[in-house]
Amino acid sequence: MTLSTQPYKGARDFYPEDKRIQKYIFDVMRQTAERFGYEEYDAPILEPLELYLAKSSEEIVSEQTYTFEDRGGRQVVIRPEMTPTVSRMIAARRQELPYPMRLYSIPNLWRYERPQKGRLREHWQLNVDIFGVGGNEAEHEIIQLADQIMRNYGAKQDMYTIRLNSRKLIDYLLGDYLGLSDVQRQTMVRLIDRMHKMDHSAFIAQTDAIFTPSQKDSGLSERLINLLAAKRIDDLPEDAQHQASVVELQNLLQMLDSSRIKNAVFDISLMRGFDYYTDIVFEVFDNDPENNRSMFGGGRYDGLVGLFGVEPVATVGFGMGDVTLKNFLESHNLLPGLPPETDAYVILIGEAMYDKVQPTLANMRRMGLNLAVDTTGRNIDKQIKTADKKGIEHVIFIGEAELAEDRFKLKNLRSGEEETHSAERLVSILKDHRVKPKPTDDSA
RNA sequence: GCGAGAGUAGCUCAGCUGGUUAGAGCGCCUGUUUGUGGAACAGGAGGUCGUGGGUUCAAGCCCCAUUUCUCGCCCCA
Repeated sequence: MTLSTQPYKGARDFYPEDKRIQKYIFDVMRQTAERFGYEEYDAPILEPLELYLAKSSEEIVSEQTYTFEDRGGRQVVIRPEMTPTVSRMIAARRQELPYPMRLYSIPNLWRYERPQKGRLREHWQLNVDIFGVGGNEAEHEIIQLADQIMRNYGAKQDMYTIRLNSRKLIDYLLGDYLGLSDVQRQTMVRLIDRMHKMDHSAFIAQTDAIFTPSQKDSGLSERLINLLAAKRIDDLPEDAQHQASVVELQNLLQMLDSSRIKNAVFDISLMRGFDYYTDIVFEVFDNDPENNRSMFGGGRYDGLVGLFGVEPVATVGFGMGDVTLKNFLESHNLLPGLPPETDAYVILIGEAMYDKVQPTLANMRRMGLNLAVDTTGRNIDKQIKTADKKGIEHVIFIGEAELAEDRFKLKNLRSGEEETHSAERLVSILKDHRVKPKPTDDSA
C-alpha cells in the first residue's frame, strides 16, 4: 500500500498559486472590515463540546462536528463555526469592553459532511460581528459592509441579491396569525426553507402533512400559500403590516436603499439554519443561474452572549465562506491574475558566481526587493524557463561584467525587453511593477 | 447518514461484443557545445489500469466489496 498524496477528504492543499488567491480574498475582507472600524481577533480551533450544545443547529452539533475525547477525558470539538466562540469572548469581558464592539476574524472551520459543490469539510469563513447595538443601524452597517466586500471584489449589484427576512415576523405569522403549535412551527420553518428546491405540489403535500385535520378543514393550507406568495412587504396581511418586526424590516430596507444598495429584497421564505437568530436575518444569493444558491448570510442573535450567565448583548453578524465566495468570483470572472511575491529571478552567468554575487543580493534585498537566485549553474535558457514557469515576470542577469560595472541587466519576460541599470534603479523599477490588489472604493 | 456517476502515464483522455509485450496529445527530463525563455528537431523517463476478492483457458473491460473524487439530498458557508 503506497502512501496517498491526497489531502484529507474535504480539505485542501494550498500550493503557492492557490495560496495567492486565498491571500487576495482575505486581503479584501480584512481591508474592508477595517475600513468600517472592525478589529481582528482570533481564538483556539478547539472548544469544549458544551459550547455548541443548544446554541448551534442541532444537526451540526450531533452529526457534523469533529468531536473527540482528549487525554484528560474532556469532550472536545474542532470548531464548526465561530459565533459561539466570539460570544464566549464577549461574555468573558462583558463589563469592561467598550461598546459598540466591532470584531472580525477569518477562522478555519470543520464540519463532518459529504463534500460537494461549495461545501467542503474545512473552510475559512470571515466572521463580522457588532456587539451592543440594538437598533437597525447594526443590521444596516453589517449588510453595508458585506455589500462593500462584494463590490471590492469587483462584483456588480446585478450579480447578487441580498434577501432579508425576520424571525420575529415568521414567529408571528406561523404562530399568532396561522395558529401553529411550536412543534408545527419548527417543522414548517424547515420546510419553507427549502420550498424553492421542490415543486409546488410536493410542497403543498408536505405542508398538509404538518396540519391537523381540523386545521386543514379551516382552510389553513390556502392561507399559508397566500402568505408565502408575498413578494413584498405590502403583500403581507393587514394585521402583519402593523407588527414591529415589519416596521423594522421596512426601515432597514429604506436605510439600505438610501445607501445605494438597490439589490436588497424582502423574502418571506428565508429562514437560515441556526437556532440562535432572534430577529432580522439576511442571505446573499448568487444571481448566476449556474450557481443560484445562498453564498453567505447572517442576522441578529441577541440571546447568545446572555447564555454565559451575563447580561445579554445585542448582536448582529454574518459569516462569509471562502469556498462559496471563490465559486462566485470564478463564475463571474472576478479573480485577478496574481503573480508571485518574488520581484525577480536572479540568473548567474559564468563560473563560481554564487559567492561573488552575495553582497549584491544582500544589498538589493536590504532595499526591499524579493529575489530568488538560481543556484544550479545550468544553461541560461533553462534558468529563464524556470523563472517563466514560476510566473516571475523579471529576470536579473549577473556576471563578471555586471559586478565590475555595478550595473545589472533586467529582462521583462512578458515583453522581452532588456535594460541595464544600477541596483538602486532596479529596485525602484521592480517595486513600481508590483501590483497590489486594492479595494476599489466605488462608493460613488 | 441517503442517492447517482466516475477512477487507465504528472494532466486531459482513447482502449471494439473479455484475446498476445496498454496507447495518444500535452507536460516532464537530456541533447542540438555552457551570456538569453516560450519554437523546432533528436532521444528518454514514467502505468502492478484506485485497492482487495471473485468468474474465466484468458480481465483495463464482467461480478462483489472497499476507497477516493464529482454531483445531488439532509444541513449549511
